[in-house]
Amino acid sequence: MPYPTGHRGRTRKKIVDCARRLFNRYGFESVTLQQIMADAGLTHGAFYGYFRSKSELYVEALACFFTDPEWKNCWEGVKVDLSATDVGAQVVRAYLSKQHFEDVENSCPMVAMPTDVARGTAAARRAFETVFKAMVDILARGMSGAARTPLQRNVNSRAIAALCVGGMVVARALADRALADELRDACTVVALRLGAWKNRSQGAKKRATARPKRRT
Amino acid sequence: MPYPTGHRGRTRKKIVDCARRLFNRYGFESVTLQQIMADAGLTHGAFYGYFRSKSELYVEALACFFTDPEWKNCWEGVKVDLSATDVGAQVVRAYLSKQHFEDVENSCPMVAMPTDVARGTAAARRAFETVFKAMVDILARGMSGAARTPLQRNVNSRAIAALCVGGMVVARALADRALADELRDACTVVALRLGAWKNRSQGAKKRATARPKRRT
DNA sequence: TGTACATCAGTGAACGCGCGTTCACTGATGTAC
DNA sequence: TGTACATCAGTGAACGCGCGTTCACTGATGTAC
Repeated sequence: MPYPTGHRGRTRKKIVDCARRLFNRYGFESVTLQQIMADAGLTHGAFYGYFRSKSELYVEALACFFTDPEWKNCWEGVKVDLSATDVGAQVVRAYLSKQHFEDVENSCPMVAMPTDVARGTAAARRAFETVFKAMVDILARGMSGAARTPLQRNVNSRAIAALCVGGMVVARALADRALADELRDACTVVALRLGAWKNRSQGAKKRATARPKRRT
Repeated sequence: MPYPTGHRGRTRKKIVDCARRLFNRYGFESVTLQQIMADAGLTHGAFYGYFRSKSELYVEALACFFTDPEWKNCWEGVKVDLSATDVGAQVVRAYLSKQHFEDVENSCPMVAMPTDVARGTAAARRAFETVFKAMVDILARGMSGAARTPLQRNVNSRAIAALCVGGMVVARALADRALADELRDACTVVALRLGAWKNRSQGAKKRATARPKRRT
């Protein structure tokens, strides 16, 4: 057996990781296999030694977001403690944070690529669904006061997830950065209200009215 | 002056219209100019007699959704009366309707192409922003009881818009059609609650619990 | 009415380019002895 | 320890293809007389 044990696995993981970043930034169609492989430090010909097609790689890049345990620390300065009692509020704040907004490469795929997935293969939609369910589960687990019945908890956790995803998707597509920030703030406030979580700092509301000048 | 008056204008409109449908369905990258022109009944060479580039056409196709008065009737069986007092509730129900979900070609561009826009030109983002503001304005205008202050009306109308867009974007990317339907229902219920509009029929909630078998 | 004409909407071959994918080959590596 | 070897990760030229864009040309049309 030539090459050290785990060499192949590590290379494969590196390819998926580079692919995830590039797909997040440029979308499925615009990213080329050459770009991905060059990013991973290889030539394009090696690709088919690891994957059967571009869309097979896409599905893996999609799925690795919530399965890969690294995601919890990927937005700089934003930490989520899954065992905390206010995990729902933490997820909402992290999801709609400035850090997640700006860090396109490490973005949740539901924000960066939902329309690519909608147009894609059934396998891609299944991977997307897994990510969505994982998010809804975390939100539902962290829901206390507001949801008296299981049905209500279902309805609210799903709506909060849609609100988080929608807020970010729209914010990223707006021309005016200030409006995008206000939208994130509005979604945060409303999402926290829907989950019956306290709005800890009130920082969001303050920023919406008295906002300093921004560059660009 | 050869050719009847308005001939050129009608042809141009037809191209934009075909482009809008195709972009909605397949996204900016995957649609080719040949497809668009063939759909409009022309050969590809005629394109540059009307537009300077593919992305210029894209911006026009984006913008025409809310400026073109036809949009109000474009989802079969779904009508919105802009002068009604419950216009907000009507917009929410229409936006999250089964008809809008299925009619990808005539979809709101915020649902069909937000990530394309986020990756696109500044002009595309400005067009997207116009559509978003138009939707928020309609929602804010139709907001009565819930919003006591202008700030609160701002926050709520933006969050409702994000919830509508997010619910549809996510629903379209899910693998399980039944889950997609339940998500639309959940978002409808919560959006109506946020706008302090009555949930007219309760049909949505009923469908979420007692759902008939579906094909596919 | 019929004919010649100027206009310009639309045609279609051609351009350079880079894509996803294939495949015969190379050469770095761990193992055997 | 040193050498020969088998393995297989990785290389890079080549494939057919279709893209966005250009441009010299065609031919359908309304107008003038």
